[in-house]
Amino acid sequence: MLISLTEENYLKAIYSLSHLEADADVSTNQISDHLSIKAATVTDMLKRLAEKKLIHYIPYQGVKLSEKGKSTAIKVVRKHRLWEVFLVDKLQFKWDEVHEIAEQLEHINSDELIQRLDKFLGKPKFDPHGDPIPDANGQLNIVKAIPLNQHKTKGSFTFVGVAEHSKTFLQHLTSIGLKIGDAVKIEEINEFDNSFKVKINKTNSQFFSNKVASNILVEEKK
Amino acid sequence: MLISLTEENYLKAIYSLSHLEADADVSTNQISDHLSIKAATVTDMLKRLAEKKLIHYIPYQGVKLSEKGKSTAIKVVRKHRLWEVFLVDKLQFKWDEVHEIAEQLEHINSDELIQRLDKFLGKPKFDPHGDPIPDANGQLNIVKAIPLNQHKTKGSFTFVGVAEHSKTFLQHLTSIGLKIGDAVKIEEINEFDNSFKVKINKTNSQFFSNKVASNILVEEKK
DNA sequence: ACAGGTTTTTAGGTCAGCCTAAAAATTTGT
DNA sequence: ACAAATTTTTAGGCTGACCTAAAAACCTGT
Ligand SMILES: [Mn+2]
Ligand SMILES: [Mn+2]
Ligand SMILES: [Mn+2]
Ligand SMILES: [Mn+2]
Repeated sequence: MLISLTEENYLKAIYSLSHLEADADVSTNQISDHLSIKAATVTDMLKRLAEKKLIHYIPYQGVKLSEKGKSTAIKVVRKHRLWEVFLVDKLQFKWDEVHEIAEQLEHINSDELIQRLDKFLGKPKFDPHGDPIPDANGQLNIVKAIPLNQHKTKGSFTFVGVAEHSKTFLQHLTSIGLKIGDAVKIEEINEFDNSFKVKINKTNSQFFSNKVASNILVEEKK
Repeated sequence: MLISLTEENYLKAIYSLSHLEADADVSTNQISDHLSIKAATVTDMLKRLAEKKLIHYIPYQGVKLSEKGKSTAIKVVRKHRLWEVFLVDKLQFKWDEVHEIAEQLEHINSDELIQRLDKFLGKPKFDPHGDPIPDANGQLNIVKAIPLNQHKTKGSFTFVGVAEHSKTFLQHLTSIGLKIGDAVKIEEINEFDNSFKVKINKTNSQFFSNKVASNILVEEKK
């Protein structure tokens, strides 16, 4: 059975929305907002995806991926993230430049291609934004990273990913000089505005607004 | 102005068909055959392409690319051939495996991507089948190669390309052991069936049927 | 010059994927 | 509990890209 580019995008949207709240159904409006497509159109598509057994759809109640839909969505995510690694590692793109191109490349259809690309890149486990890359069987590491601003005490962490993927935010981090893998130490938490004073890689100290800190995912340093 | 994937394929078809006979208009039926799309549908599309000023179309008389149409077609060809080089050189695909994947990749839209891919590959001048790769300005080397079977006397040549790109023909050449760049020496031309006895790389001799020889493009050895 | 064959266009239809407007179902607040 | 607000679906339309069948234009041979 062939799945169109458009259908792949719906499945991917449902997949990522389904992780916002654990195990909750995804609503028509959520998909509509996420894809910037009118709700009436989404209803249309949900009927077609249900027809193809890619989702479980109950009118007025929302939608869940079927096993087939889930594995299709994960394959698209795998392709997206592998291509992002290619663009950054091999073609020297910056991490804020690759998403739009990967949105196109993720729909290229060839198992052989992906298998070889994966090998060429050294079977990477994470993409340039710290997001885990599903393996060929669709398994992916669950990242247990926590937004920096959820830490309420001083401590040392590693910057492992971003919660927000917008170009402007990524560029902001670049201008701050913060890269994936950097050491991040909370030196002060400001009561007044919940901003953070943070030392990066044991050298320079910076102030992060709470909003910035909320989009910086860190792990306990080991 | 945005050009759809389908439109790109029509422009590419017109581009390659327009080289069969120098400067002749391309007919509706030629396009129809080439793309395996019914003539009535082709007429439809020609009207739309003419509307967009991508072709010059005179009903009942055929079609020529406009400057804009031509440069669009050449860009697609450039992308196709660069991706084929990537697949063979970097991902170790065989030359008979890459065409279908490149048919998809050629529609990825990003000037920056192509510029970087070109650089990454070392600005190659030819694709894995010996076809010239247009440069960023759309200039391409005219290959003055001649089918082997058009030579009527013994002589030494270099194998520079194929006239036929089918998987089976490419695999046949691989099994013969003939690769782009190989030295090819005509040792005998058989009067009876116009087959050729050919020495490859000064080592092993082979018989080529006239049909095979007609699809092997060679240049005078220098 | 014109009949017969070929090529091309026109006419009318389908399907996917989008839309707006209106109706129906559900949820929320008092 | 029920009116108001919100969400979702239905109804009807449009466009791009395909199709078949039929008409029109063009070409060819005598
Ligand atoms: Mn991305
Ligand atoms: Mn990413
Ligand atoms: Mn090709
Ligand atoms: Mn090629």
